[in-house]
Amino acid sequence: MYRNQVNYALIEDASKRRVSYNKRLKGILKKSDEPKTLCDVEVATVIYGPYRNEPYTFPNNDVVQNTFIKSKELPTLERSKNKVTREEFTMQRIKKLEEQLQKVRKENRVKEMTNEMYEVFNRKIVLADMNPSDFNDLYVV
Amino acid sequence: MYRNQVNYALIEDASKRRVSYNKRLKGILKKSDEPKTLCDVEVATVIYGPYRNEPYTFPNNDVVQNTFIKSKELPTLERSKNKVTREEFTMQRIKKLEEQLQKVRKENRVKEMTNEMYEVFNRKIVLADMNPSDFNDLYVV
DNA sequence: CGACCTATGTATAACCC
DNA sequence: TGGGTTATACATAGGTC
Repeated sequence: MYRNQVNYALIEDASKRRVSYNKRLKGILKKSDEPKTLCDVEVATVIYGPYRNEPYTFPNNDVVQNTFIKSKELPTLERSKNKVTREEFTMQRIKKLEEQLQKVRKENRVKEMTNEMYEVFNRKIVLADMNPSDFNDLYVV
Repeated sequence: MYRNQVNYALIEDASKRRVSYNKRLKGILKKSDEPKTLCDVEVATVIYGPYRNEPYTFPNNDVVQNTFIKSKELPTLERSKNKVTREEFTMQRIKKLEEQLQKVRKENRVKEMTNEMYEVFNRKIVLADMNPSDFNDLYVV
């Protein structure tokens, strides 16, 4: 998503997709490992995709198993709460994206105005510096 | 871990530790969400630490849970089409926003470069138009 | 693949409000 | 607490070997 602009969409090239997956997974596992040391918070991860037969877990199965089973046993109300949380997360992401978009668009307008000012400014300089004889060199294009 | 070198160790200040946790969790969830779109790989996360009563999961993904636990009695089979449709809709919205953001940022950079070019250009004009006698008016500031 | 490189976008610690 | 800003380190796409 960096060197060149990359769509936030499925990477079409299967080879590149896999490379990206490998790199990103490494990054995610590293990031997910850090809170344990820094913040006294454990983060376990389950990965499930076409590159493995089964979902697999980090840092170990037990923790994740327990948690998932626990989650399974939660009464319906609790589960729907979880879903709400997930949706809230998504909605916040959307909100944030829209804010960023607005902000960048604003900056964009400012820069556009600056450019236009420069253009007008330069045109004026040119006109001010010219005298009628300069037009002798002009041809109709 | 950035502004200053930070120890890769428990953050002593409880307040800072929590702030760090909040920020990092947000980052981890975002990173973990991306492979789904980019690489067709699902990443689920389990977090458990002192800031919540129980471990909780993101994105609480039914498919992953189902496959992982391999239990037939998961009540999540009643996933309504409605919900899937809505999630897809939401994801498309996010995708679109991401694309727009990238596009506008790109335009932004172009305009910035244009501005800089103008600045350099104007400076050169000024210098080219000057002759040594002009420096007589300069004072040391 | 994986290891390494570079350029660039991203995450985040410290800060402020 | 939670939000925004800034400076800096990190993550990663693309490339090469």
